[in-house]
Amino acid sequence: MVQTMTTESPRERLLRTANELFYREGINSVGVDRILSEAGVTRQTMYRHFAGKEALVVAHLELEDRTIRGYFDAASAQASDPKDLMRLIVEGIAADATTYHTRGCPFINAAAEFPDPESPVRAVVDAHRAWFRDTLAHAAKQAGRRDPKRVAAALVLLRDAALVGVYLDDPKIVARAFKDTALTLVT
Amino acid sequence: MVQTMTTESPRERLLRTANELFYREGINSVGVDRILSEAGVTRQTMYRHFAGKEALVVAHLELEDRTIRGYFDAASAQASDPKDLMRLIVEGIAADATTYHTRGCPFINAAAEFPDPESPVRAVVDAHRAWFRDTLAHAAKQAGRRDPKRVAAALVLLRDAALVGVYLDDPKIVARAFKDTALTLVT
DNA sequence: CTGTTGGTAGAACGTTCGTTCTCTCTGGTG
DNA sequence: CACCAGAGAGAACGAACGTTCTACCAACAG
Repeated sequence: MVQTMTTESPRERLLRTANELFYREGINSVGVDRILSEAGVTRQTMYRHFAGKEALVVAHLELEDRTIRGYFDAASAQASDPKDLMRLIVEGIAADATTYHTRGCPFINAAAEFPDPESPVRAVVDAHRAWFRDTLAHAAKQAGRRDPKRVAAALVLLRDAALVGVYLDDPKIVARAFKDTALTLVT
Repeated sequence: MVQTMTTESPRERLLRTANELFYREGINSVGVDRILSEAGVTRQTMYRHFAGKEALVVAHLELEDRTIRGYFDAASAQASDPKDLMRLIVEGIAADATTYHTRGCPFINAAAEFPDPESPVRAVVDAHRAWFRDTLAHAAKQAGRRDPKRVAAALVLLRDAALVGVYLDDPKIVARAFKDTALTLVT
């Protein structure tokens, strides 16, 4: 237990590799063998930690969910007041879309590949989107908006569009259009 | 050649079936056998008309492209003046998103499954989005906007979001948020 | 009448997929 | 020391994938 921080456990390597590959190349396009060889992990190890590929997909989305919630927690801690938080959220989304999530939204992409609404994958997608919407509505209410739900719905709309846009169109133009529209909305 | 209008040719059946299945269930999730059996067409017939599955995917997106362009032509013919056209476009997008394209945008979904930017599939996606952006910019300019490119970029953003939103969130709320935001933008 | 074209029917190809199995080795705990 | 959970190595499974092949049939044009 001394130097466990420097070396990644097989499970961590597996999840991190799956996270990258699923996002960058699409879920159905990436086979289990590919993940295993790139993570340097054997089949047995994977099936010991995850029930199957679908469970790995779910874990990948849950990891994305935790990461994004982390961004929000950081922004909340940094904000000087509720209105400043709204601005930080918009700026944070724009920064995320132009640096990390340049291949669209992992949840939207996953939903495109999993049409069954009852799928466990879709359940994670729904949960994340519900959290995001509620969090935005709460922040908008704190900032004194009389129509927090409307503001939240519009912001969700714009974030979806921004993430898709930086993937398929000119990132600079899209990021600017997003910030313009979103900032006028929240101020 | 007398009653060719009532009966669909095998090629037409094939393309229509592929179009529906690819959109509703995802491209990689739908196998060739599935399309063939549901279209009532044999393998030979398919490979006579299309080089392979990828060519069928391209044809599916080209069909979507033609359909959407048809909507625009119809709106252009119906509009009383350039400003009215802008309004008709927004209404048309909202109507399309809540009736036909309830599983997201076929081009965005396809791009999520084809990560290679050099893929023929991505070429069709890019071409469609370029046409859409240019058409919107032209319409905005006709309507007297001084910043047609900005308006077009924002409208593309909003349409992407609306199509995703009606798939993953409450269609009514999303359609309303879209129309609210888009109409204030174009007027 | 005779090709040729475009369709049906069905077997078969090689590959890849996700999954399961057996065997061995190592590191720590009882 | 004995034990066993966790990980590595690799074979093997059945199913599904996209694709190719052969054989037969109908319609139309020369």
